[in-house]
Amino acid sequence: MQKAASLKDVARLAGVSTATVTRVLHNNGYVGEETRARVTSALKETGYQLNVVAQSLRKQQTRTLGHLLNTITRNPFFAEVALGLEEQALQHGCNVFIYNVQASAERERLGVETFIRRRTDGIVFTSPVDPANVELAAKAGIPVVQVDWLARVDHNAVLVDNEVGAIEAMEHLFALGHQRIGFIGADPARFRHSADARPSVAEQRLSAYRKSLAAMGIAADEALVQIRPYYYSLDERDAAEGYAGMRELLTLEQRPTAVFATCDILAAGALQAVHDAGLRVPDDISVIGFDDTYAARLSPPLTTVALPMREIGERAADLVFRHMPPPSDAASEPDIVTLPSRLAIRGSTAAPVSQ
Amino acid sequence: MQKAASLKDVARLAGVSTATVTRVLHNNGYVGEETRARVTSALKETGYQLNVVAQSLRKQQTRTLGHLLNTITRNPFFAEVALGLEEQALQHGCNVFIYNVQASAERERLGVETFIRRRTDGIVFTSPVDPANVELAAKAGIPVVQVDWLARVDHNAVLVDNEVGAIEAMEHLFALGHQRIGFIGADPARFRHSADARPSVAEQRLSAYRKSLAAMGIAADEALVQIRPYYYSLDERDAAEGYAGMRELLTLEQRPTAVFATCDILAAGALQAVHDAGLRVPDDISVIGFDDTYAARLSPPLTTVALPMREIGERAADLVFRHMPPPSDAASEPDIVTLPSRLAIRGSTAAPVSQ
DNA sequence: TTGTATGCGTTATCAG
DNA sequence: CTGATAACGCATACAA
Repeated sequence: MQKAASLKDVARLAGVSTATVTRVLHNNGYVGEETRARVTSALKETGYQLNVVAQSLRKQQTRTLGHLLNTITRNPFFAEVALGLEEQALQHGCNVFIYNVQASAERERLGVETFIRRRTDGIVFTSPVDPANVELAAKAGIPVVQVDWLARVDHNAVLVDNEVGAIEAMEHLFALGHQRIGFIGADPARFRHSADARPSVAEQRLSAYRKSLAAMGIAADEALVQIRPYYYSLDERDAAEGYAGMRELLTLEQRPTAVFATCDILAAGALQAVHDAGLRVPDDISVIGFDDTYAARLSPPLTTVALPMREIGERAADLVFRHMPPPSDAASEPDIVTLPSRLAIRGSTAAPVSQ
Repeated sequence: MQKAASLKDVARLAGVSTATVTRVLHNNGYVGEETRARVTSALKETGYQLNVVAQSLRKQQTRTLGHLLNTITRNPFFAEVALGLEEQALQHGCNVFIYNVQASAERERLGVETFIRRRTDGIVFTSPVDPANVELAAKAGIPVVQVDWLARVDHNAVLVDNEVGAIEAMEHLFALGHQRIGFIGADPARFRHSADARPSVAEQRLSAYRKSLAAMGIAADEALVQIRPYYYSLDERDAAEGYAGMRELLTLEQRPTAVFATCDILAAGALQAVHDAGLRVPDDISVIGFDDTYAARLSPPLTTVALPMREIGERAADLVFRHMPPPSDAASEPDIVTLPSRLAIRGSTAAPVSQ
């Protein structure tokens, strides 16, 4: 295959200047009827395809977004957000670069630098690892959006109120009659990075669990709280952690009648432990998850706190465009959007049986 | 934030020409000791970041790959391939554009055109929808790699021998003593596009099922074959199809002792149907899947034919680089790589109990 | 060892 | 209505 045709080639073939070709290409400016016809057929004949690289250089705008992801395979959450982001970017004529940072601040920095050099029109962090990298991108003059964790309070973000979601989950269990409720979740200590950052997802979900119990006047029992290394480890033993957590809970003399797992992946492992023990969910024990990723595919289908993942991605894209320099440079105040979660009640929760 | 510094800015600050700055930047050509120092500090002072857009235009090479995916959220398979591809691309200094085509030939064409205009150095189809689009990309002079389905036999591809994998699955069941084996899979008719294309994934898995049975001298029983609309529908009811298929099989007067589902998503649904029926896997019925996506997280953990998804993505990237014009334009013959699958035996298969 | 000049393919400005 | 031209930022060939 030959080198792609350029404007100049088309212009020569049509016997006009490149300026005229651009005019018919973008349909702006006056072009004579007959000239237009000649150009159009030359365009067709050469199979001309605009060189977006050259266009980007000239317009100082690449129509690209950079998406830094923890790891797209790690949790379907990331893939859903990525899809929502891409769909919305496409609406604005933008394409998106994917960069998996694997939970490493170093790789995240590399990703940001890559995007700066590529002059992406925006950078989305799903989710940020190191607040310094968010700042690095912002200092380069690139609109930035943080997803899921407000690492820097002075920049845009699309968040979910995990506390509200977790409280709804707990109240669902209370309403069914559960009092003795176990917890399986990630270690919040792993996510504390900066003084002014908001609490991490893990912190929010754990503290909501504790608050809910307290609000019901139920005494805290630390034996019921299984804090597990999770999520940001690289060996992908996430579900195994859910399994181990549930095993611990099942061996308690007085085992819980329900378990709140802070993510569907952990819940999936928990379900396996129940299965292995020869027990049934929800007959013997109820399980509730968070995120709504694997939930609907598990046995039994998992009751979970559903996150609007696709929408999160879409809103992130919207924020980028709202903060792009040219038109709306008035938007200097950060936008922080909080989206609601929704309790998806399925087959893994039921009233406790008296033992 | 100000406009990013250019070579010219750095040069001015250091009191040298832009050529010299390039030399220290890329560390090629002779530069005086003292000059280098001045340039280096000017680089630092300005916070210079190379403009890859300009570089791409000049070098006629963008160091980008375009990745057309069915839908990243549809099956973890796609996300794993995408990750492998990205990792390997990164090794070669390339970034990757993601484009979800949602199983639409029209969207796939749009994606190809987008990548042509962006002058990506390669295009990967995971998996191709319309062979014509593969050809479209190739005709533009862009190295092309097909993943999972050889839509055009005259272009590169990374494949898996689904027949071998499916036969291994069946033989595993035979070895356990199963004779009456059900099948839940996609409709192969949906994937026939061109005369010279190889059989689709769905076709391969179904025909291997039939051949295996025949080889064992077991009479075919069409009541055991559940062909389901699946995968390329857009309503994401994939797991529900597995559920429905298993329900049909369970209501047979003489139900199968084992079921071969051609993908973990269908298997997940099948597991739910068994659970709902108050039966247990593998005690009452064995289930085997394909892909190894959800498998390890299901209850019980699913025995499945594991695909080397990450490696598939890596190999796809390798093929792109092998076929990039500049150095290795000798590589005009298409490379067609076939990777082996591996049977992952877990807890969902066991010997049948005599009923 | 360093500088000058040209061109990659567009778009936009300014004449005509 | 149309054409010439400059500039976006970089890399390279050629001079010096």
